[in-house]
Amino acid sequence: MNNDVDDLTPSQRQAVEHVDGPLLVLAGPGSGKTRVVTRRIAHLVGSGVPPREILAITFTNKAAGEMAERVEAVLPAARVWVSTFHRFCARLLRRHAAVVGLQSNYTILDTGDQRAALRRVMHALDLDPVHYSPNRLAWHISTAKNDLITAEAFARRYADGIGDHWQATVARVYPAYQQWLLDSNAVDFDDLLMHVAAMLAEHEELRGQLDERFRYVLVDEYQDTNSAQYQIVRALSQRHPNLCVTGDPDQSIYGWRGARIANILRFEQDYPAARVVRLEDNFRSTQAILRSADALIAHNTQRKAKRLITDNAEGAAVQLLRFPDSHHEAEGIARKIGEMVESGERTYNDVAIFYRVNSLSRQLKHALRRHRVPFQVAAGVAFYDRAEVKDMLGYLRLAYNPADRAAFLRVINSPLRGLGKTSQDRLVAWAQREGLDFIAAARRAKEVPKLSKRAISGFGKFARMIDDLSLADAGSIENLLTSIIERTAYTKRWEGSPVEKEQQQLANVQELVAAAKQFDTTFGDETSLEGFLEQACLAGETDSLDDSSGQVTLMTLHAAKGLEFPVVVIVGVEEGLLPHERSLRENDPSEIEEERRLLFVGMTRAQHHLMLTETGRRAMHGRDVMTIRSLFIQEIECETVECDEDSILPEWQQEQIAESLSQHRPAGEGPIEFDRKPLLMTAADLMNGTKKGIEIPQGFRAGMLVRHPRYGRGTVTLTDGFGARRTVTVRFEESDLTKTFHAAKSPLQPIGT
DNA sequence: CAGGCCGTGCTTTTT
DNA sequence: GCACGGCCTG
Repeated sequence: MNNDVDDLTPSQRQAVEHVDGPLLVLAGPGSGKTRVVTRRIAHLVGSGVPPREILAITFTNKAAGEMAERVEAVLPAARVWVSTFHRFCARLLRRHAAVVGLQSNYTILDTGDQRAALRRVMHALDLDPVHYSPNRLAWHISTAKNDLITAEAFARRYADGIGDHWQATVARVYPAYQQWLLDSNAVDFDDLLMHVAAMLAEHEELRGQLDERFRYVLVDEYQDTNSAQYQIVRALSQRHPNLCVTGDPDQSIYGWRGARIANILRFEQDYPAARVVRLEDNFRSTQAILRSADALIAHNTQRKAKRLITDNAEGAAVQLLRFPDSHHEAEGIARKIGEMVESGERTYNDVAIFYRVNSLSRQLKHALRRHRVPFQVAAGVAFYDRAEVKDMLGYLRLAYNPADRAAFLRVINSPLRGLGKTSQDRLVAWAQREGLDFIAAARRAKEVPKLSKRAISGFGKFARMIDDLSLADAGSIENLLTSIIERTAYTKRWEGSPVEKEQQQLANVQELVAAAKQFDTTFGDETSLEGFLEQACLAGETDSLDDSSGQVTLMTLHAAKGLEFPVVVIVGVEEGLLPHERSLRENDPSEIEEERRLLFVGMTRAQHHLMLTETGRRAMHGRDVMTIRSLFIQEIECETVECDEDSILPEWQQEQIAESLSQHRPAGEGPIEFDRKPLLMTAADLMNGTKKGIEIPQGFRAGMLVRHPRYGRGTVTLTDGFGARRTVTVRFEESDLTKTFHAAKSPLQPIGT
């Protein structure tokens, strides 16, 4: 056990050695916060605190995983509970489900299920989803839950048409949606927190027990806690307020999803006995970068005075690169990165590009591809978000919790069983009337009015299958999953298919089976469907970022929090983008402060070299507009560099090349294959080019090899007509089909020979 | 039941 | 200007 504190700064040491009583650690960027937290846990245990009395809470699975790993390294085999808020709440709720009216085998709905459920509920309330977008309603409900406003409270507050029509609508939908969840014995993500907060608030004895059980509570990224999380933490720290929170108000960037920066700002009022430790020494960035970031954040009022100090070198000045437009910007950045790497000064790994909105990444990706710069994008569809994986989980959920309506509706006709919308609606309506869950209704399908013979037998078979699966629950998860795949013949439609997408889907299903097997192995006799589902439902995006893959990393500013890179480029630092136009519209200074923090977070990711970019004009909402200089640019210290590159290809040509390259290889998936000849352009591109009166080197002609996204490779056998009426006839290799297309509209792509 | 067409609206994202 | 969702038709 490492209790040696010689390698710590005086303030780090203060935090590490603090044992009893509330502690606020204000940790600036790059100040070694995670290290301090883990070392403090080690110190607690070293001072005689039983590990099981320690609870460390983070926001993300990634953070929890890292912390657990580091605690394990210092304290092998210590049973410290390191968990995310949601997972912690899921466990508590599992144990005390009855307190909030659930059964312990409740299931967790993801956002997709949640939206589907909302649609159903709205349909039942005769609400038009075009006028009232389910997404927006979901957002309102989520906001209410984060603020611990229950459905009843909401309905009461906006009863009798008080409030605007949105509030009035939410007042109808929210309670109905909660009833749907309760009938499904299910919760959504926000419920996990809200139910636990309510449970702790209303059951003093239980709260007392848990307060006693978790005597030492640590909360990371405290500036990101919402009201529900705040209440939960408080409830666990009354009799034993050995609460240690770490965070940085200057890095609070999630106000829009309910985070309350006030929680950290008022910590000392909440706990007057609190000790406050500031970690101000920065081990990451150069002085030039820190000075600039510090100057920026100093313009905020919602903060705690805190400096950024470093012993690092002065380093290069922060640069503001000015480009005429976004094409030059993307091109200039790609070229610059290429040069840095070619000169041996940097590797691709060293570089990250941040942007305020995802849409800005498109041109960047194209430019990077053109310059043969390998890159990865931090985004992408999470593994557990893929339809086939969610279907598999749907079966598992149904086996575990037969009341789960969202799961039922998800898988009832997948794979296709001829149980379409009409049959489903009839069954659902009858189930509601009879007060049955959907599986029970399916079991008794012959009693449902107007159901076809086929539907009755289909529902019956489905119900029997789920019943069997529920009984089979005792075995391993892997076996259960395999038998689901067998009994449903789920993957049959894809087996041996030449379509790449279907092969991928097949692979995803197999990957889930592998994950189940892994889970079984890890937990041995302790393996449980409950545990596996919890892991799957609460797992976010799989760690798709690889810091050793030799690629430039692209991500939003939000995603950049907690990371660091030698070279950082932040693009589009312009009024309307950063600060974002929506933060300006309400003229609410606190929203602009959050935008400023966002830039601050981005800037402080840089270790050696920081560049911001700005353009003269940029397409916004499809319109080309003159750019206005960002408010923030005048607040920082930087050196302006005019980047007027005239040697780059004209815009239209770049676009076409980029388009075809992106067809060739979907963004962010795997390494770029350089040696394969890129596709030139699509037929539509060729025609559009012609229309613009620009000479195209080659149109379609007989004998040309082409690719169609649906039919695959083929050869042009015939061409006819001119201009918009030009047609191309292609014979496809795979299917031996011959098809004729309007050249201007077809997605045909010539393949470089 | 898929595919095409039209209308809309448009940060940020975890769990 | 583009992407997505809903609706309609072959």
